[in-house]
Amino acid sequence: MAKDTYHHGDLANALVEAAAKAVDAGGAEAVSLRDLAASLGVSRAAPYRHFVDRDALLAAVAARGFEELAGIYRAADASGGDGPARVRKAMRDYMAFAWRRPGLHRLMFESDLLRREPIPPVLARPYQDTYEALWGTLTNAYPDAPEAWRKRRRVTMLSTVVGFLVLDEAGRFTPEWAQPLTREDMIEAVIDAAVGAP
Amino acid sequence: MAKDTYHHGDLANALVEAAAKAVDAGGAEAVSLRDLAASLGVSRAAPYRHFVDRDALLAAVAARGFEELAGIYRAADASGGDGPARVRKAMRDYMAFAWRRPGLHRLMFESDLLRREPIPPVLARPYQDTYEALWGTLTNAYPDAPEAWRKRRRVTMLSTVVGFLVLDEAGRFTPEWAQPLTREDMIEAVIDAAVGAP
DNA sequence: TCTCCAATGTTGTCGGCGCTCACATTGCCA
DNA sequence: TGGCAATGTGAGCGCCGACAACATTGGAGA
Repeated sequence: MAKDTYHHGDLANALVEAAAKAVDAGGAEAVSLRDLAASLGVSRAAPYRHFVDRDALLAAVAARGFEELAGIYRAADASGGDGPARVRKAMRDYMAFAWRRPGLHRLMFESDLLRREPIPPVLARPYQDTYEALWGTLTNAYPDAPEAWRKRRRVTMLSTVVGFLVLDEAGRFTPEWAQPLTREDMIEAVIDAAVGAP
Repeated sequence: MAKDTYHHGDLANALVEAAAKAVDAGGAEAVSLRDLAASLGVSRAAPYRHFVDRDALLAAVAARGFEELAGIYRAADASGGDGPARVRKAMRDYMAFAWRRPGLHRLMFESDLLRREPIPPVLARPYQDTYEALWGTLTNAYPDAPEAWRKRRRVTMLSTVVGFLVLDEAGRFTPEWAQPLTREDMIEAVIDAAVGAP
């Protein structure tokens, strides 16, 4: 990855990819612009030509995460099964995504990025797409329910699953704490509680 | 707060209090040992006589948070009403605590502190007390339910409330997003989902 | 094809941070 | 009362994000 020309060619993308790797490896705190620049064979100041600051780079990483999650939700909606089964699949696949990329998930759901006013432009679209996809699945699953019911369900469903993931990532669900429940018992209970028991 | 003697007298406690204030004001990221030392009229190296590193100080702050939360749970369990009502009160009071001290809540539930091996000693007891208090309330509320049922309920209840708080603190529940639900509608829906609808 | 400028990258520097080490001071106990 | 362990100091290391002045270059327009 050494540099042989003065201009890198695609530094912006390379930075986002390298930052995403660092997030996967050690969480957002592990992202150092100096390290990234060095690993890409570029000077410390170069990243600032493409991102106004460190948070802007992290926002770009989070944006890719939301794009991926939106795809997961869309795929669940396009899968077979009845409506509620598709909602369950969406939640299960979301959980798998969070476990596959915990650092990215923390960045997406526990960082301040989305609390900024205004929301970073790169983030706005993917974020909106993500929740529109989920809303579509919910609407398809319960077409006859009143809108307010679906909105309540959306709040509680997301809360339950996100809370489970946050607590799990924080290491709260040790086997001793959960016993006699197995891990799969807990997951099942969470999905049931989130989507509604069958 | 100027220093008139060589020895401060109670620097350890003063540091925890000052750090707690900083956490309340700007979250755990806002805690700078140098700032704290300066504000207490003490040199930059002094804090290290009482806390091996920054995380140890934050752990002490979090420990006080868990002590406070344990008290909240105990108070709810000692309040009037039937069992389920006391569980609801515990969850409502927990939410109020999180909103009153969001920085502290984030430190307690979103930091890595409790994922360490071993758990920081100052933290172990208050953390354990907190969940024993909650478990007691749950046992009192549903004395005839099978233990596994209560354990499932504990997982889903905590997940739902914590998830709601995390998403709320991350600014996800804007009025436009929630409409036509009001904020109180959402809170009610979350409590119902967490504890079980009446 | 040449020229020039906007985009991109570099070097030097600043202030802030956590943390460590050698040294200074002092309360307290034997 | 003497001395030691606890506590506080000052200097300094390496890391970080960010900025400013300067260097290089690719490509659009003549």
